[in-house]
Amino acid sequence: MSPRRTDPQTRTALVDIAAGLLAGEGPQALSARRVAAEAGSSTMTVYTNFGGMSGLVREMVLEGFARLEAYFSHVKATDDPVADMALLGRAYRRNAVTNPHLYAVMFGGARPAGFSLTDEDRQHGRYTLGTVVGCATRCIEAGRFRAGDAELAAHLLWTAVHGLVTLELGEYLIDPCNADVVFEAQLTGLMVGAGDDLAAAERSVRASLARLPGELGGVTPYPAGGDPSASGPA
Amino acid sequence: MSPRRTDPQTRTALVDIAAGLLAGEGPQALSARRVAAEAGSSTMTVYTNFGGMSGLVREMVLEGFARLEAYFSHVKATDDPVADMALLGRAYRRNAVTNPHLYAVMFGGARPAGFSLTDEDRQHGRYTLGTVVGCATRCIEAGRFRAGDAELAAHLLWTAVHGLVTLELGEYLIDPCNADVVFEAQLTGLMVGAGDDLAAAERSVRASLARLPGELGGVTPYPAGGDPSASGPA
DNA sequence: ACGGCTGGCATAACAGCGTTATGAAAAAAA
DNA sequence: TTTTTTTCATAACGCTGTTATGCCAGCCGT
Repeated sequence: MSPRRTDPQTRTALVDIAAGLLAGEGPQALSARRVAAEAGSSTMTVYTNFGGMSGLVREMVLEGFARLEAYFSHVKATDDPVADMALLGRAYRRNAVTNPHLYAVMFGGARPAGFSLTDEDRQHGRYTLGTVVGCATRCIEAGRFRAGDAELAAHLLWTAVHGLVTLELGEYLIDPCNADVVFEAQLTGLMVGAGDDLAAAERSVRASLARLPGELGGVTPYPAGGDPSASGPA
Repeated sequence: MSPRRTDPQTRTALVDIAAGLLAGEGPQALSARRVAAEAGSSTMTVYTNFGGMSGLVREMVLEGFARLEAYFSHVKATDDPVADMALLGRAYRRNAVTNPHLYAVMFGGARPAGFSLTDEDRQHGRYTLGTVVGCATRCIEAGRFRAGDAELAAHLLWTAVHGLVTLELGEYLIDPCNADVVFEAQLTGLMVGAGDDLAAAERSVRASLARLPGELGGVTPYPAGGDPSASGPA
């Protein structure tokens, strides 16, 4: 007995509208009333489809992880796994800088009051980290990283790059130690800390910089949903 | 011509109440109405004293930096500057874990809508970083860190530890790579990345762990401002 | 083909938020 | 004492998330 099915387009349309609002006007524009008005419906649609604003935000967090995964998938595995790793770091940073508000929702405290991620949500973050773990394994197998726990090595890289990106978005990194300077040095330092030679690490980090426009240049800025009338951020 | 001076105790009392609310009931309890009710006055006091909620939050950010500085000041300078540096990292983490909500206001996005730090606010963060820069200088002079920019080295340590703490507070670091495991490995890795020998770094990081209860055990949990509970003469 | 159930959604309300205009009271200066 | 100036209480405005109510569209069994 299923009397009236919800329009499957409604969910994705609402998420798209919310994402556009977040990207275009910032977190304060993310209100149930605003999203509903933009969709031409009432606030109840948010509750029937997502159970409230928290549910909508949660959906956007998953979208954010999907986007990060998309960036990671564009990094090719070469015979220089350390350069691959550095490029993963660049992908992580680029994703965050390209979608700062989404990133803030994912990891920052920019969440509605009373909203907290479930363990299942966090599992998406850990799944995404799997790519980094795989790359760390190749670094160890190639003799570039010290033998040991690849998962731990991935966590070291993740936490460090995450911290840099967070402070960059908070505008804490200013000249002369701006985000670019610190990021390049951090990439090299992390590789050395993981066991690589200083000279080899510097070479690989430089190589990853050269690969950046080629492998990460064509990642879709934002996935076009289904609603054409929704005026997105050009 | 100064007709009616504001009670100098009012400001600190409001900040204390707000800090208590933040620590006790979380960010959503931080409202002008709630703070005013707790203080037994109206919401206007918040506006005459701080110009709005943003001003009150800003005051708490400065308080947070002062607390971090207090932690740093308890770290003694020894003849093992790398151990000192590791202990500074532990102090940073302890401060954040002890006051998670305050830390979220300082660096996270858990700020009221439309609130942004001024350059002057950020200057406090950079001043606090001066302690780390000084320690990095000593590490370089001792031949433990590679010769180079001490400020850059301090930034590498700061961003990495900050990222770890952020993810720890977001509960992203779970077994087997829990926050403790990642933190210890990260400290060692950062020292190695900065130029230290692996064995020496491991020794210094271990030494800093032993110094932790002695030098950081007695930091005041929360600074008693003016009058915590009204009319409590005990 | 037709009634009945079921659930999406619009309406309107409730409680809370930050903020502000207004006016009264209070303290310092003259 | 009078004047001046600032603090603060009151009440309101517009906003927020959330929810009780009820209409109405669609699917199911007949």
